[in-house]
Amino acid sequence: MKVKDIAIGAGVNPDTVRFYTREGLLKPTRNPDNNYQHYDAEDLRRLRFARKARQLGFSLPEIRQILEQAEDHHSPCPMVRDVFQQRLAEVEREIAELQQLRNRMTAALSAWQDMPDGTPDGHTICRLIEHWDESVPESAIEE
Amino acid sequence: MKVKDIAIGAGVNPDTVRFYTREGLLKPTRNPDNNYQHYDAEDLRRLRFARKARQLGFSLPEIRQILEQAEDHHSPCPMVRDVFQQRLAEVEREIAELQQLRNRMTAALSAWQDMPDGTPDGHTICRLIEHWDESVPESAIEE
DNA sequence: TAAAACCTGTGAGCTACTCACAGGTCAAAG
DNA sequence: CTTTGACCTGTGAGTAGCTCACAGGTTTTA
Repeated sequence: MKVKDIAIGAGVNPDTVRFYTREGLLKPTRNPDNNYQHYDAEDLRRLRFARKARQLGFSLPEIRQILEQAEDHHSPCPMVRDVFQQRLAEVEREIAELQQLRNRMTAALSAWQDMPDGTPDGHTICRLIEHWDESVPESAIEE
Repeated sequence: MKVKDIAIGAGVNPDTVRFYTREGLLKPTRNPDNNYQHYDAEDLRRLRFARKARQLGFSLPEIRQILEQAEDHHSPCPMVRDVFQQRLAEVEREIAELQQLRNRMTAALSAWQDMPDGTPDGHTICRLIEHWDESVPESAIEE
């Protein structure tokens, strides 16, 4: 398989394949005749694995580590479980933060309905934003 | 005020102050004696405003635009309302995505409790991730 | 007076790609 | 058999919003 073939096989940009190769996640062999990279079924598996792991929030260094451990015939799975659980906690933190932000935003938007636009006078820049947090009732801030 | 003073006043890194200055969000004057930047109360207001706007998801170019319009004595607020509403929609999309991811992750974690670790054998790398989406029941995927 | 703490601008590093460029290779159409 | 178009190669830059490192100048403190 050449770059485009494996890229299509995993549904990614050929440049991503080249990038992953540079980063050491894929290890194609080389055709000495034309200097082209040659990827096999194992590379495709690794690439598909990498994309799934990326969806889960694993970083490229983490993925490379897992791939290397798998190569050394160690079992990477306990490590996966660990990173996975950490990542889950992070995702939940992100959700909570975004929900808080959304609440503040919707509250601010409704508060702004009653505020005039107000031309800046050299002292205030835009009342809508300068007072956005003060205009949000406490009750809306805590989820 | 020198860099460190305004940075402390807004609770940011001095390098961020320098960066915002380079980006044209702050316009300090210069002390010709020692070539130091001098920030005044207006700069501090602009910086605090910029940080609040950043929390709301405004980009630096957007913030600069608002600041410039305020300087020209135009009212930036209708523009703020627009960008704000777009940003709110984005935040809600992000929340939905993350919630979906969280559901898939928790479902996968509980499914993995019953799966052995499995040493890689040259065909599979880590069953936990390779089959993570297949192991998640449909019902868990749709919010 | 000497050391510590500040200031300056510039340039690189972070993430995970994506794209542009210049030049080499190959398959099929004319 | 040649040309055209689609592919391949590596390198370098761009993305956002900082953060940090560096080398050299200035001010404050002990």
